[in-house]
Amino acid sequence: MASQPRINSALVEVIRMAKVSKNANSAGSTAAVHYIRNDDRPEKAFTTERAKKTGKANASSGQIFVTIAPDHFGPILAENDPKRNIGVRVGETWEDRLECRQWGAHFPHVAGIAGQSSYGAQSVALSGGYEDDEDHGEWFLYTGSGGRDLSGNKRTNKEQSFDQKFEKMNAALRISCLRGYPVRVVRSHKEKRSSYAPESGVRYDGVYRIEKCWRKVGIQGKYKVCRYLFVRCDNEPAPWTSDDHGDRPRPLPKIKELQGATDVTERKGRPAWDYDEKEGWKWMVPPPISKKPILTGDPETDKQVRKMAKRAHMTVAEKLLKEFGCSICWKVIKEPLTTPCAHNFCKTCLLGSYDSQSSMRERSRGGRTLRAQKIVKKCPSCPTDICDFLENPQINREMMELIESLQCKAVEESDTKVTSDGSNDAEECADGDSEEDDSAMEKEDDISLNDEEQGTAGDKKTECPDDDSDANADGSVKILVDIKEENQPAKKLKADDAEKGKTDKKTKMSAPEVVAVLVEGNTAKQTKGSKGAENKENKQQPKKRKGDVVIATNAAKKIKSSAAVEDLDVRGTPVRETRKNGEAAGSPVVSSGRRVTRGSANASEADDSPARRTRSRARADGGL
DNA sequence: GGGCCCGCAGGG
DNA sequence: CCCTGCGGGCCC
Repeated sequence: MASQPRINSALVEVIRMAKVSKNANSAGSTAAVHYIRNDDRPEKAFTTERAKKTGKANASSGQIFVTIAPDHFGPILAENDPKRNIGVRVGETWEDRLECRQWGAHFPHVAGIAGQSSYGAQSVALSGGYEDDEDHGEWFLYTGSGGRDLSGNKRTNKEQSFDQKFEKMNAALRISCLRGYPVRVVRSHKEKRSSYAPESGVRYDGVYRIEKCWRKVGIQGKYKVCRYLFVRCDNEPAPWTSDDHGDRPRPLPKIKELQGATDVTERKGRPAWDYDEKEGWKWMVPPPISKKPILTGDPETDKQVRKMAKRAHMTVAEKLLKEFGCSICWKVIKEPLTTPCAHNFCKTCLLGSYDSQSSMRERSRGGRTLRAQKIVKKCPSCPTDICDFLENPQINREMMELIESLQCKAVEESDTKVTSDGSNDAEECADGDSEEDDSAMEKEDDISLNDEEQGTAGDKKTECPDDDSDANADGSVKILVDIKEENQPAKKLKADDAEKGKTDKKTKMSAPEVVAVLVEGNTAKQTKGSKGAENKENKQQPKKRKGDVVIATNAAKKIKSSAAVEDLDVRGTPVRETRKNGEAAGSPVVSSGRRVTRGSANASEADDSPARRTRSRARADGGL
């Protein structure tokens, strides 16, 4: 090795990525988005051939005139309005929701909330669908969606029949609340109970922030609804005032119903959209990067685009882990062996790949006795003979620690999430680097733990170093999701290298620490037992899963962590699904082709319209 | 004015 | 792929 040193390119790549990831997410978000086949769409929603037959109710949507991404936050500026070059101004009014959609103020044409549960909500409509709403113009109380029985092909239903939770769109609103995102608001003439609603049509009223949200029993008296306090924060005056200026920050109104409210959530940290004395309301941090891939229509490039989008959803740790792929099993390397030619493999994979070889060699050599050691064993990745190395392969412990630490971090990131029934506050998510923690929030619920537990209990999974006996020596480093300071990592690394050169001892910085530095730009701040983390443990989160610094203090968590992380297929597709399916194959559920859903349960016979199939339970029931 | 029912977009 | 949804035209 000394005579022919090789660079471990996997490590190089990981280090490079870790550095890059700090800056990758800070790009601006105003790039123009062009909608696919937009030009084929009608100028007005209901002029498609099909819609002409059935009327506007069945219209396809018309062209989108603005170039914002579908998940764009905040006002729509002139630069995204190629048609008029003025943007969407406060007070602009459209005939109906379909037309409103065409100008991007609020995209969904039935739903009241536009958003994504792990990303935030971009806009809401006040159109009288929920009697709990309470409109005071500059601020209003909004009600979440759900809690209603929509069986029987209904699009909406006035009557609550179960509790709303902070999930789906309600979760999206909560994220906008926590982060202080601007939320566009449109009011519809259908909101009869508000004196701020327009006479007719749908009107854009500017952006608001959600200052608080909570749950309480709704007006109907039986079931809980999600509630949101919206307060206006737009640079343009509201349509109903004669002011010549937009909003100033104002004290929050006193909300009576907050007494007796549960799951109260307020913003964490400084709001992404806030007031500046000189410039007015503006983004204090870069607006969230759109998660919607911009498709081109060309299948090849679109494939690429989707792939990128998928990557964007991965956490830093996951991206880094992907680089530690074993090119034999294509999974994240377990017990890494680094060959003299600087290729990395799982120990079992590499050794396993020569199992048959030695005997074959011997046979082919026939009676002639060559020295056994001279059998050539090529590295799976290159022509180098690694026979000598294989005699006494040493696990690359540094790399193993690094991988394990990344695995723990990845799990931790996936654990920092908001519970859907609201009890728990989200993590410290407002502090600048929103991109990182959204990815953290988009993982599944704890429920998934159960099957993981079953499925992997017997497996020999890699464990987090924190659990190992030697873990406390250098491990149990809390890895914070906090990517800031620029040059620090590089410097630290250099120092580390220098040190390493001099002393042959264990380096000053352990592998997990290096990860922390690389990924965070910060040395790890918290260690085992820090109370800040413990406090995050909350009443309705009895599962002990989140928060604590030392990650794997319980078996369940450990199992999940290793399962989830290890199954990260290095090609990018999580293998987990496959395995789950494999397990499910033995279960009885599969017999019928289709899952029984609320719609299809009773009505699947006799009717072939898809809409009917999925929505006709009520009729089927009512028919008796 | 109330009930019905449809296509469609988009989340998950 | 299925589910959801504070539309909207039409029929009564």
